[in-house]
Amino acid sequence: MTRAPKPPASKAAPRRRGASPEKTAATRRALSRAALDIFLERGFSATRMSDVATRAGLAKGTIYLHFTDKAALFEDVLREVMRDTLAGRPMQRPRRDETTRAFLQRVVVPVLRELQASGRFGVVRLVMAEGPHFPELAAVYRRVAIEPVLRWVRLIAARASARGELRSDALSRLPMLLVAPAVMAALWNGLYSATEPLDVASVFDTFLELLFVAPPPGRPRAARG
Amino acid sequence: MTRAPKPPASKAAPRRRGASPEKTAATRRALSRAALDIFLERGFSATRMSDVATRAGLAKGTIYLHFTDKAALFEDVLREVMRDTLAGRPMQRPRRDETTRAFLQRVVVPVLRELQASGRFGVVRLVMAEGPHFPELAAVYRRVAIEPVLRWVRLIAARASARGELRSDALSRLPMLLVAPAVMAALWNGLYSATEPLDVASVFDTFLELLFVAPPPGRPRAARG
Amino acid sequence: MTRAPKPPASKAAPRRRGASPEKTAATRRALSRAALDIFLERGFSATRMSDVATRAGLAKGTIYLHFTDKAALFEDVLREVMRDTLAGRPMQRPRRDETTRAFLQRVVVPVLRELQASGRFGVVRLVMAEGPHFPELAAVYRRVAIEPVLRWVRLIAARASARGELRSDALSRLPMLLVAPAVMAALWNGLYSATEPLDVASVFDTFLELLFVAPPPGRPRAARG
Amino acid sequence: MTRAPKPPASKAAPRRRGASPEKTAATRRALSRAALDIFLERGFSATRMSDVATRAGLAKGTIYLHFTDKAALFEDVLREVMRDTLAGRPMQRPRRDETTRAFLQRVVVPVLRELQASGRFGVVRLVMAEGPHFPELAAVYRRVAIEPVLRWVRLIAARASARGELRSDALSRLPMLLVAPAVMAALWNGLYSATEPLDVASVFDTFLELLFVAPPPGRPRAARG
DNA sequence: CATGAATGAGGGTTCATTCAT
DNA sequence: AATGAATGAACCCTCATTCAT
Repeated sequence: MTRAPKPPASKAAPRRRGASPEKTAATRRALSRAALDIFLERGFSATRMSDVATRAGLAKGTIYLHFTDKAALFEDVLREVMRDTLAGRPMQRPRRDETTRAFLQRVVVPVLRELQASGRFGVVRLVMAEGPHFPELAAVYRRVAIEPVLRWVRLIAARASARGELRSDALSRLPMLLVAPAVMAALWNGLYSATEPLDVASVFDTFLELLFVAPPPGRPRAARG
Repeated sequence: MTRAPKPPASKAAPRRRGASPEKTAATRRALSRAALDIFLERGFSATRMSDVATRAGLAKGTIYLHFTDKAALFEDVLREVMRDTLAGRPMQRPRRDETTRAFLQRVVVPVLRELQASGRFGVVRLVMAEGPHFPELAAVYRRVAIEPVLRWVRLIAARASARGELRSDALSRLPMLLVAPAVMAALWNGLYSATEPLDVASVFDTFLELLFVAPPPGRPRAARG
Repeated sequence: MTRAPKPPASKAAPRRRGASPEKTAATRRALSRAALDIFLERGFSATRMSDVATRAGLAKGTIYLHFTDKAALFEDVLREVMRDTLAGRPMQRPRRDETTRAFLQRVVVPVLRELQASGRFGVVRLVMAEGPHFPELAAVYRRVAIEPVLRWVRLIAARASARGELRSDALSRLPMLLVAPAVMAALWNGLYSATEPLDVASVFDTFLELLFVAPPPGRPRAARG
Repeated sequence: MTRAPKPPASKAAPRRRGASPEKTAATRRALSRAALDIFLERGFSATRMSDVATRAGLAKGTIYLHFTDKAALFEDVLREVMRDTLAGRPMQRPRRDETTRAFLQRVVVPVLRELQASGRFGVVRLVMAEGPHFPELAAVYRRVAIEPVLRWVRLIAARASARGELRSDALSRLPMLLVAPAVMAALWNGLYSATEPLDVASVFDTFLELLFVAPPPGRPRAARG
């Protein structure tokens, strides 16, 4: 036994020598951010690893200490951005006295606004564009992003149908119909934001106008007048 | 109609000698078809010029006799497939006694079915995915495919509103709302057709169910006044 | 049918357009030669593809039109040099009245001299050095180069034993013993030719001196009884 | 004997503080062993410094505290393994009454067996393979390993000639002839040990059978009957 | 001394494009 | 027009080496 018995350090951790884990994590995060930006700007294949590194203020080789290859970087980055985007976003329920339309306006519209402001909608485009070449990524996207939303829509749709706010139960059967306008607006912006940007939240709101029956009169809360 | 070979112009005697104009056009068409197939399968950058040539039964160099470079091939091919897809598709109007919903089912559903069966929806995905890198192509797409459709939808929407078939004039203001479900279904199929394909036409039809007010009972026509 | 019926060309071959097969073969040969030289000089991993191309007077990418990758180039080149080295080298038999030692001097020594003069012994070193990383190559080497030689040695050894020219049948059991001195001299030259080159043929000849019993004097054949 | 740590010399107080000289030496030895193993397995350029460190249970950077670079590590390691292999191996002389062949069997065969069992023959292959790129190493090898052996062989050969045990003085002139079969067998095993391993000692022994004349009758010791 | 994250030159390979035939 | 060998810029990835901790 060659190691002299060290007195127990103040911290519980074994106190490794060399760089700290925090620094490592920070580096990874910097790469992740840089990569996301450039992937969003140019797509997968037009993104050069060296540009990612440069934008992160690091050297090319450093990327490979944190991600096995370009595809892994891509998947990792998107997985994480999905997680971050969804994290801490409770799937809220309507209040008892609230119309479903009012509820959606209250809850969904701000989220859409925020997603658009932060550029996060680009992720949708990216997954759409590159998904076919990254089946695992597409599957993850579906599992962590799509399915939860669809489940939630189903609940809301069921309530709306029960309350007579929808004309049919179609939305319960195909919950993605509720999402379609927002998705489409996001994709539109991918192509035409320069000349004719769409406000995703407004598009969604307008869609609600088309969808929902005015609440039946005589109900105390949804009163029109 | 494929591009007619340019007139000889100033160059010395380029006609006569060698292949006939028909053969040239045939070669060009073969390349176009091959290219479209592979672009749809793999996207722009994963498509190799040599594969296009091989699938067309020609040599790599031949492509460059008909298209200046890969980007031009891509744009040309998509421009032509758009034209072909739209060509001879009259923008029909509803019959006087027909509900708008019935009209859309009669006219749009078969088109969607055909587009899906022929794989033409892939073009939508392709434009979505590569459009940002090909602004001209995106512009062409908008001009030849999107805008005409939106204009048409606006007309139909106006009629439907006037007939009280829609609850709001939202569709007149944002005609893309009508298209959103079909587009979304097409994109969904780009990612998940292997495990859970969607029938685009059905999605559209279901959407109509949600959208349209049943025509006022007991009145033969929808006309209110 | 679009092709006009060509009159049968003078040559039997279909007369492809583009570069001739002879030119292609010549290119391949140039690459092969350049590659062999550099592999011999520096070994496998220190050889850069760009250097091979440059030495052949070609561009880097050209190599990949003829060989799938660096390992394939290596194996291909060595396979071919083996074939060329062995091609048209008849496995001769001793004349009836010739001592085995005289036979070997007559037949083997010139071959060794030629192999040394042409630098072909480098191949032995190369196979020795890189063989462990190229099992297939090692196997080919054994099959095309080693085994035939050993079979031949066995024949010669049997004759020599029968004639009483060898003191034992050891050489029949381990024919590689006859080859060992030449191989060793070749390898020596790989390391020390600069300061103390060995003449492979002389080493072999000296070895024969040690090995062979002088034929019994006065007897025309070696047969003792 | 590993290299003793250099005396502090001019640098400021490098001793005291941190590990003891013994520990340093132990670290160096661990690296040396790990490096030898991997160099033998994969050759010089396929050996990664990180693998050496890992196998030694140390970090990559640590290697550079003990060896200036990869080439130095390689040379150092081989120099030491040569020294260790040869250390304490007395160059024995035959007993007065012993035939040279018997002597060689008694003395050399066990050494060969041991070298083979320990895998030390790999060093021969390694020097053969990489020697051309490491001239100094090749020179060291020649000085510490080859020349002493050759000098010793010369002595033995002279005695054998004098005693009439050899047919010629060829072995005195080219002492490497005695070593050739063993070397060749070792190299053979580098390529074909998986499918047809050779027992180096047996090959050597068989070679002796071919080489040595039965001692002339009438001599007291080597007597046959 | 030891660590391991960071560096960045280097090299293998791909593939759009050219051009002699 | 058609061919396909040749080109060479581009780019991903490796790994010996450095250095702050």
